[in-house]
Amino acid sequence: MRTSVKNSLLLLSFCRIINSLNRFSNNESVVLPVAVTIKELSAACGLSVSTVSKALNDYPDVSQETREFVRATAARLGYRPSAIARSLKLGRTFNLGVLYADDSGSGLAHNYFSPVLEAFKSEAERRGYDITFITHHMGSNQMTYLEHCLYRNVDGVCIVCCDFQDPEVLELVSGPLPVVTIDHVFHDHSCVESDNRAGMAELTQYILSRGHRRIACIEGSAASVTSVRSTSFLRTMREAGIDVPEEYLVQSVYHNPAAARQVTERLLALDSRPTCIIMPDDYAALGGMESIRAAGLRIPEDISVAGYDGVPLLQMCRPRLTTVRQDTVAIGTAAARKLAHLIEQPRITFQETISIPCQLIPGETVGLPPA
Amino acid sequence: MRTSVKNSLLLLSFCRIINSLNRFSNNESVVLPVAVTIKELSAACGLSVSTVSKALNDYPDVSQETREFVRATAARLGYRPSAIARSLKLGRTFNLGVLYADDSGSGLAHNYFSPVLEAFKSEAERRGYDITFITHHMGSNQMTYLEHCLYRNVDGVCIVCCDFQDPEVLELVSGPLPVVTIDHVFHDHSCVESDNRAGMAELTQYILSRGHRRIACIEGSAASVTSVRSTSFLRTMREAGIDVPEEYLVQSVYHNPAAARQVTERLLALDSRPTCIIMPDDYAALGGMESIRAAGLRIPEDISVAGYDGVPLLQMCRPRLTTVRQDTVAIGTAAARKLAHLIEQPRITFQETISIPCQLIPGETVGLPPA
DNA sequence: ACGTTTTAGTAAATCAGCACAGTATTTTCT
DNA sequence: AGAAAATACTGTGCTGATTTACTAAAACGT
Repeated sequence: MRTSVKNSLLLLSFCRIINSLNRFSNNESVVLPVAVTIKELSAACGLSVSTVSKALNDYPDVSQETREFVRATAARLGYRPSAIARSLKLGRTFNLGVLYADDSGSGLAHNYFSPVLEAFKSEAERRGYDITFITHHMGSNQMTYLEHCLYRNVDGVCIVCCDFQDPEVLELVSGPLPVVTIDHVFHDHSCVESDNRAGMAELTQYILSRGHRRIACIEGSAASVTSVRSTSFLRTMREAGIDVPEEYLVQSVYHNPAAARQVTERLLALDSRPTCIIMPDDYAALGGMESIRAAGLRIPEDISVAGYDGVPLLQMCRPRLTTVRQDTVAIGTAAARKLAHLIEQPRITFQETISIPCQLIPGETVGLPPA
Repeated sequence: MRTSVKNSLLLLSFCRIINSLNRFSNNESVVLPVAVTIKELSAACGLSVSTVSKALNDYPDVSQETREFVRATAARLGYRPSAIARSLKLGRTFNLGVLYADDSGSGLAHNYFSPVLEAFKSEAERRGYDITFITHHMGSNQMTYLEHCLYRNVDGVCIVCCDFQDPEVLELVSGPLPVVTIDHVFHDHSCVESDNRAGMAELTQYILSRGHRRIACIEGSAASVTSVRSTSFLRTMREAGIDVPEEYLVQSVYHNPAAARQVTERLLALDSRPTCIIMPDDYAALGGMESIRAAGLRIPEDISVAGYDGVPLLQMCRPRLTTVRQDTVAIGTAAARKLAHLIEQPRITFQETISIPCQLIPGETVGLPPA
């Protein structure tokens, strides 16, 4: 070892000379960032490839001296292990799949999910994972979500914002990969969601406290197994001793202003019109408010409106929407953390549903009921 | 060949039996989606690995018969080539890096860039590429943008929405990878951008046509080499024979309502207050409008405001912002297409700046100047 | 001084594919 | 009929890492 270190130190200074020659030959002062392989590094160190690999990966059977020397040389040459080669051997890619199929078509521009995703991505990166979006139309050949995941060898998947009834999603969930879902609970799988029960209860109570009694609620996803929000709304109303006429609880679609617009029109046409309407979400609320304005009604003087999500952008518009803020950062972060745990400690990590508190934002769109 | 096909047909039916046995042994009716390797496939076909590979990759020297047989068997076994192993040999990953470092902190939730990115992603996927976000804080160890790209072996990079003066960005641009930028031109590199000159000219002319003469313009990026928008604004004003006082052209930051708010306050405090303010972008306009409202002024009766970008969400708010819509879909799509060309036909693809037309949206925030 | 343990390193196998060179076998041409 | 050419397939090597099994040398105890 001692001699080989000496040799490599010799080689090292030789390299320096070559390097400085290069600097003069092409007129750039930076070393060309061509990828250095472990083989070149081992040659530069005067050690075998295996030893270099061990030194870099903290194996116990290399001397401290060698370890440091290898590390230093690696740093000097700008060596970065090829993620590809490493993945091939390790069977891990340090890539997380993100299934983000948005039926409403907003994709990455989705008001609620894109900040969630941003937080997920940040936390994933902090833990050394890159993310890969999962689709089923890669190039010319179709593949299912699961096939895409296996093709790219992602270490785990986060399922966000999609049709949870889709057979392809079910296939993915029952597949071999660790899965975390957001806003939907699958049996025996981990999930992160807002505490929608509490959130909706708080919102409803707030609206009640302003004196409203005729409150309508437009439900987002009809198909959703857990329409916790409307359940919570109904329960809170019942507890307040108010019964909700059947026509006050209507079905619509999440994140779809046009749909909300239609449904709102129907609500406005009712004989006993509600004094307040709870929209499926902030974005949909915009559609609802449009139809209210179109009917010549003022918000909140003639009718009150509440949203859900707490889209920051809308908090800067007038009138400021009364809504429930979902903690997108906490949701995304928790999902990434959970998924990393499921991947890294599959034995000791248990499946759970993580509930993130949300917060009422009393804006300007819920006022007193008209006299 | 003929015999080997016969053999493999025999083997095939044998496999079917095994398979059906499996179906009975574990009580699931689907075949476990464990990744099938080319080796297993070759065994199932009774052919060598090379032949199978050739059959799948459309090499000329396999018979039509064999090709179809291999394809069919592959489909039956659910074989998918491992992207990892293929990348290792080919030196290509079919992954595109996306550098999306947003100083304003909105990340994926950015109002203008996230739809651009969505379009980029869609087009990339259509062409068989996945995308990988490039950062410099992967896990515990820092790396530069270029290092991250080399580590993940992306085939090319799209640079969006970042500080184009950052030395790391410059390193990436001068690196060995094909690069396409959005909204910033580097010499000898391809770029996609809105035709901001025409867009801003149209906006300015529109404002002039409403009778405004005292028009202020808040510039987005001070550092930007090509502050085309403000140049175009000034030129249009000059052509209309109006000279713009120095204090009407002010610096701020893109996508930052708070900054716009401050700057707007200063504009409002001027002795000869402008009758119309052009904001850096729609989102910043929200901040500007806030400070206008805080000053007790009405929009557009007392003062007019224009944005830039055409964020769809804001078009659903009242008052509807007068703005210039950037064609995010065309921009993202063009960028992906260009990058794919640069990767796939490096010789015959030339570097160019692609200019996408944008469109004036006459909203409600630019009215007549107060009398 | 001898055998045993520990330490520090190396060679070779492996991952899953692709590409090149090579080899039978058949077909074509003169 | 014999040489040349086309066809259809196989074997080997290589991509860049990790890991297992193995070996040489040093340290140690008796």
